[in-house]
Amino acid sequence: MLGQAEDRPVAVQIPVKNADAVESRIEDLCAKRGLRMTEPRRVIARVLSAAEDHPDAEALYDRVKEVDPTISMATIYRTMKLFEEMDIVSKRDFGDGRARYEPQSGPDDHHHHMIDVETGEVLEFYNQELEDLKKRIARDLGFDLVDHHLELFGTRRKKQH
Amino acid sequence: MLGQAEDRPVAVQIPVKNADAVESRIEDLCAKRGLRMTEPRRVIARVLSAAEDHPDAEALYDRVKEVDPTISMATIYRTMKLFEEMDIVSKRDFGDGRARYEPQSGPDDHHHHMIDVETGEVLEFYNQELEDLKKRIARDLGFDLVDHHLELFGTRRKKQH
DNA sequence: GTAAATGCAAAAGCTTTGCCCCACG
DNA sequence: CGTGGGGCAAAGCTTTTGCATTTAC
Repeated sequence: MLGQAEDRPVAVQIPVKNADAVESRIEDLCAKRGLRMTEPRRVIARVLSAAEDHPDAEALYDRVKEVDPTISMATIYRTMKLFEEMDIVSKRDFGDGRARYEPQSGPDDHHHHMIDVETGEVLEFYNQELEDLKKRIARDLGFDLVDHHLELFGTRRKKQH
Repeated sequence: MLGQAEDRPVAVQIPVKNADAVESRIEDLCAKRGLRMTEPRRVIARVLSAAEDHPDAEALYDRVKEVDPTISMATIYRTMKLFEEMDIVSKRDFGDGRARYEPQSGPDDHHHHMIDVETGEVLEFYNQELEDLKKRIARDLGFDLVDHHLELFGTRRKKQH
């Protein structure tokens, strides 16, 4: 009833949550780097793969605990450090004293963040002009760019000038 | 006895270091904003005015103690917070878990930092193109820019391509 | 004289680590 | 089965705070 499956295909396929997917992008990466795949790492990898925001250690801990309550905070930190070294996640600092983590899409995934100082909301953006300019600035200073962080802090514009 | 006080008033003409200057740029600023000028604030202001690097709280504490050993770490932090709110210094984060402080030259002094990941050396730079681009990006995202941080991490280029 | 600033020490985050047990490969 | 990984709790660091005392204006 109510039309054929093709009418709303997405809803018909089982709505599994990403975190429960048998195989997550980050699990794949772990395998590729030959990391020993333990239960905590699997869970953390899935939670990270499913994350669409910029969770801090505690947020990760909370999400991970929902899947497996025996996993400890120490493991969150140890795993984040490991994943960082493996270029699986990148650590960010939005100026509130805690580290945030996000999956690293690729070696040259250099998006940045616009942070609403009133609400704490974080928007991601990418701008090719900015990428080029940064490389040029570094080169002019005599450096090869290894990494860079840009965070913009602002307030939503209520009226245009 | 032992000669009159006037004979060695201030040890004659001492080649005072910047930090001992009677009037420092930051002291001026404090006065302008009507801050109550206490001895610790005066000392901290002078140390900051004389700083040509990016000291963290402990480095400031050490320098301040040389002038007045009774000043406490709590006062360093409290004063940095105050100066930050007054736009007298800006707080920076070079990714090592401690805040760095530096005098703010002006309301639109938005230089940035190029950090040598091998030596920890920090170069400052300013680039108008970058300033314009950032404002434009923020506007395109619907924001008014309040603040922004950019840090470039790199290694010194040994050979040009 | 009064409100604000400071020193001291304790507390509060966030993150790391030692130690011993457990599980992956 | 041996070695790396994980849980737990304690320690480490940087920064903040409560309280009594001192200081600037």
